[in-house]
Amino acid sequence: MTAHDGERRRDRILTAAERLFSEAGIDGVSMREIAAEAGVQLALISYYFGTKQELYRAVFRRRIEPVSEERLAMLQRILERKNPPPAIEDVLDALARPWVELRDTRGGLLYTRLIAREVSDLRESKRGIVKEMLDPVARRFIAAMEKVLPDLPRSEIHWGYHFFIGALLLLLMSTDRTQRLSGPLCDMSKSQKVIDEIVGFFSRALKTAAAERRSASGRKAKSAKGKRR
Amino acid sequence: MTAHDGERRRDRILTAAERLFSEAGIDGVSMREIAAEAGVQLALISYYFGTKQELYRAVFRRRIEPVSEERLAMLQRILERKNPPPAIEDVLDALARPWVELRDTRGGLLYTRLIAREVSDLRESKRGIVKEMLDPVARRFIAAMEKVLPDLPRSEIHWGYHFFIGALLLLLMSTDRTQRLSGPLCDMSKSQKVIDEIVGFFSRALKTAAAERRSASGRKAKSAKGKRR
DNA sequence: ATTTTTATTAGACGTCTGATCAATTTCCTT
DNA sequence: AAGGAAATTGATCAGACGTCTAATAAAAAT
Repeated sequence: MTAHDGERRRDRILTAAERLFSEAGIDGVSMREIAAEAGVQLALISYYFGTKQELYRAVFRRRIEPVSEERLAMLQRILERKNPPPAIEDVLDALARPWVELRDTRGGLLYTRLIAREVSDLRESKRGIVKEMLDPVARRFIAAMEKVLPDLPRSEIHWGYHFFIGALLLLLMSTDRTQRLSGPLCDMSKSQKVIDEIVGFFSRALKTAAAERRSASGRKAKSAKGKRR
Repeated sequence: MTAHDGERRRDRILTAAERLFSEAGIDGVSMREIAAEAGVQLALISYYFGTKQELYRAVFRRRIEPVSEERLAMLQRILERKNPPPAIEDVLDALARPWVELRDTRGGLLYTRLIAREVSDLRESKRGIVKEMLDPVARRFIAAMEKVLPDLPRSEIHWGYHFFIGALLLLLMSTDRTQRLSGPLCDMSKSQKVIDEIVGFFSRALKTAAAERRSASGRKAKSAKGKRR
């Protein structure tokens, strides 16, 4: 085959690996299966990526950077906005949307499953993919949450972040079960709906908690202007 | 070795398999590794469990039933209680506690990781472990949530359930990352604390939503004590 | 036009895989 | 104490595994 489409072949390998890894994990897929799926000779994978582990990392690298950049860009736009001032739902939206919407496009769903699988893997820390590629973005978002919810203790912000990510991950990775248990009650078909539900739920929860804190400390100090809600 | 500890050997195999499967998944572990970890001859695994898949299922079966029974017993005790009447935090507590506390005891942590891994596996539906062993309990709990929060639309109950399970799973399976990102702000060492945080967060969120519904529908229809779904 | 570099192929390597066998030991029942 | 069932062993099977190497084909550089 011509080498003119060389870049295409390298990409085809990544796409095939992404599909298969997301279904069965790094150990559930053989290099030969990947080669076959990509319509490529086995040795070509080693030529481009070296070992299987390195191929695995390359699959992540291709997708993480665009999503992270979009998330951070959205976040910065929000934080710089003057009116209306940035709110928690905007921050959570910037966290969820680039990811959830990736689901709709090119094999994005596969990639979200891949991430979910990686996070749940005990050997993850050995590979360090999450730590290297995802943690920096996470810290930025947590900081933003602290900024837009100054009344809420930092520990509650952090808990909320982890709960939110957990909910998001489960939703993205096990849509089957959600459908099985909830059927028409939870419509997962439209990304927009899913984002609205999860962002709405968590920002309501966090805002309520912040309001309670505010009124509690207001009560403690003399000028209790009322226990909101 | 004496066959007197025959049942012990069968159990040793299960324990070893549980440890290794939870770390590396069904494909990341070989029968030989399991045999070595259990201090047992390779063929003995096939003797007791047949194929590798069947061993995998047996690992789940051993743990799921006790936890499910405890959950359902707690749930029933709660629902039958007259005063104070059952509240959402009791239901969520019954959902989380038997699982989180399992973490402290015998290799329970490993098992929770195993479940998390299984839920995130696309081939899960083929094996059907989650569907067969976990879904029935899930339905009971969703029904209970609907019962103690009659004002909340069913769809919001379902979303809340999935969010809760997602948060719980992530917390149980990736404690490393939680510590890495939040350090002392999220103390994962005491199970009691973790349960309190997650149960508190979600029951506050759901109760607030229900209260808003109540006042909203109270506003819409005048004295309507609620269009119960 | 010739050399150098980059892509791509075909094949084989030693090792490990899950499964199965007959043979042997241990246990339980009588 | 004998006999049958259950437990355990060591060995072996064909095949799949990831990786490597040498050879070829195409492209780029000179």
